[in-house]
Amino acid sequence: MTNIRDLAREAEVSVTTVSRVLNDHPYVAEDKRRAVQDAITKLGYIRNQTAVQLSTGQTKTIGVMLPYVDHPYHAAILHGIAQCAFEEGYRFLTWQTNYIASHEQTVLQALAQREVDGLIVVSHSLPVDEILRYEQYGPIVFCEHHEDVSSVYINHYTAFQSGLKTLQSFGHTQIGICLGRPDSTNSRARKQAYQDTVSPEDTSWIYQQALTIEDGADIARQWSNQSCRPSALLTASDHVAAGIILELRKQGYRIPEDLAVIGFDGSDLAVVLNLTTVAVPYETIGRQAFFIAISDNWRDHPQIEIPTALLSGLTAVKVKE
Amino acid sequence: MTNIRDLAREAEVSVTTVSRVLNDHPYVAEDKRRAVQDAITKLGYIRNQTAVQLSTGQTKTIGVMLPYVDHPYHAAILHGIAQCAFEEGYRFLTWQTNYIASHEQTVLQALAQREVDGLIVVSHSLPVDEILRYEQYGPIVFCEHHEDVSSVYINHYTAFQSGLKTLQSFGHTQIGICLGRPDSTNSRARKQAYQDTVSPEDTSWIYQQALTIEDGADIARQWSNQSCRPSALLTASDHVAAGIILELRKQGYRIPEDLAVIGFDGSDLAVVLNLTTVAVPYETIGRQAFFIAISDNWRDHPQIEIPTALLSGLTAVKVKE
DNA sequence: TTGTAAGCGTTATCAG
DNA sequence: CTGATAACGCTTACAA
Repeated sequence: MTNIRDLAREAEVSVTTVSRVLNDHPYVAEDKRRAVQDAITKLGYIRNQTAVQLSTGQTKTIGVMLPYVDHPYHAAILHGIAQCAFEEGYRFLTWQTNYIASHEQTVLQALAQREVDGLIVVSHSLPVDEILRYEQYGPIVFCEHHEDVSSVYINHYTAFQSGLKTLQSFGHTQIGICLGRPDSTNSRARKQAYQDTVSPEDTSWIYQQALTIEDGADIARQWSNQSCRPSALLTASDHVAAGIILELRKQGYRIPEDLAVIGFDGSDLAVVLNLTTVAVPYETIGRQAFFIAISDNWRDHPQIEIPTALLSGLTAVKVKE
Repeated sequence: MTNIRDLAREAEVSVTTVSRVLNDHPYVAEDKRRAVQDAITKLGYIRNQTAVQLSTGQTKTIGVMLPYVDHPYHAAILHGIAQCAFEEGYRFLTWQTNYIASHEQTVLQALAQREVDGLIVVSHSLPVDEILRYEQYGPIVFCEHHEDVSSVYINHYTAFQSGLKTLQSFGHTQIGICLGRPDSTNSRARKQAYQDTVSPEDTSWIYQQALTIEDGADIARQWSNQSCRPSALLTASDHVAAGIILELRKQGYRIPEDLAVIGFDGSDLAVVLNLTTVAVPYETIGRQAFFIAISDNWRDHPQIEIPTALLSGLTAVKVKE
């Protein structure tokens, strides 16, 4: 492998000069510059990035911690990160954690080991303080809201509230919700919105552990077996909404007449099923998170709230008198 | 940042011994090993990966070139790669190219610059020989079939043929197809399967540039405006199938009575819409590609064909006599 | 404008 | 079993 010293010998200059040419530094005579460039093509030189990284102490790489790369909204965040990273000359390493704590530790370790300049935490199961202990090694940006932490997030409280109020404005009084992981920050905020906005007498209308299409189908069966059931449901995701709708239709129920359903995410599924849904600009979240991760004001713990929007579909309409 | 030399000083041994302890080498006396370990905890030492990489000449990282991280099937391949990479102690860098040639060049450059030990090309627009020129720098594994190239792929010819034969077995004689990027390897194989299997008189039943849900809707409109139209359609992806079905239902047509539709991919969309589809195990493709990329027999250009399976749904059924 | 030489933090060779 | 010491390939004071 030809290196910078071979180049120097070939071009009859010093390694410093070669390095200067390589990095477009000023103060290099035109003839020497050309000599170096000739040497580069003649010897087929290719710069070794690892050596650059060791020398500069920067990797120009940021790490991304997420549970599943193939979940639509995580992938959408990744998309935003990918766009900006490329534009800014950065690379990104992705770690899929499956929400396993030890896997998340590995990612934090990578930051400590200088494999990445910074970290974007899309979602996590480790306690926040434990993650923050690694902030001494570089910026850590969350895609969820936490106090005293760099984060780009949507307000799950107001987002859920907008869904609930929409259902109320349609005349619904018996409203239920689906929540994902029971003790996640997001679920807590959503539940709070539910309690504040709907103040339900019956807590059996909170369906937990709603993550997949299959979970949705389960919930639908649960619903149809209940003696006292809600007339409207704000779900945790479009996937869950899809599962509910499909199972209920299979059982002969009509949507939204028998049950009004609102999804969450604004995914492809919502388009296909004409779902009413709370649309989340995940790509924007990724973009903003990236820029915080590479900016030097990350120590101020900037917080950026990204607005959501209710997207009208056909699965939730006004109740007829 | 404390380094291996500080450790040596603290433990009163040589750097070599420290390195041996760090790498679990044999031939280290128990007392010295312990002394080093104590120094590590006392000084809060964390190994610098970049230095290891420079010294060993290995990055334990593989690169992934793909057009879009958030397209379901590419994400599924990524998922497979992510699983294996983690298990094997590897990391992976993802580059989203948007099929832009210059972006793809950047990725190849990264391989040449030793940023990654190997490359998995999920999909590309650059000519294969141009990509292969970089094989001198490390393994390049394709997720598409090409001659004399390491690859893990599905046989688009037989996969498409299975879809077409299914339609024929249902009594359809007027069959059309949708193709994605016109001059991709995959599209060519699919078109060939169409010509060999259906031998259509009318070539106006080949719908090009079918990639998204919206493209599907366009095709549906095109179809409904045709005087002579197919009774069945094998589409390029579940997304396209979804677009077609939704638009057609909106126009009052019935699926599969007015038009039988088969999707491709076996995605979530297929589940939601009860699509008949050609299911592709994308995750498996990712896993296998990864293992070729890190194995040392990649120079033999191993080729692995992954089988597909027809998944029955409700959008293509037997034509009534 | 140019060059010398000292890092960056490891690993690996080779002699003890 | 242990330790000097030379790589790995680049950047960057500092000096000229």
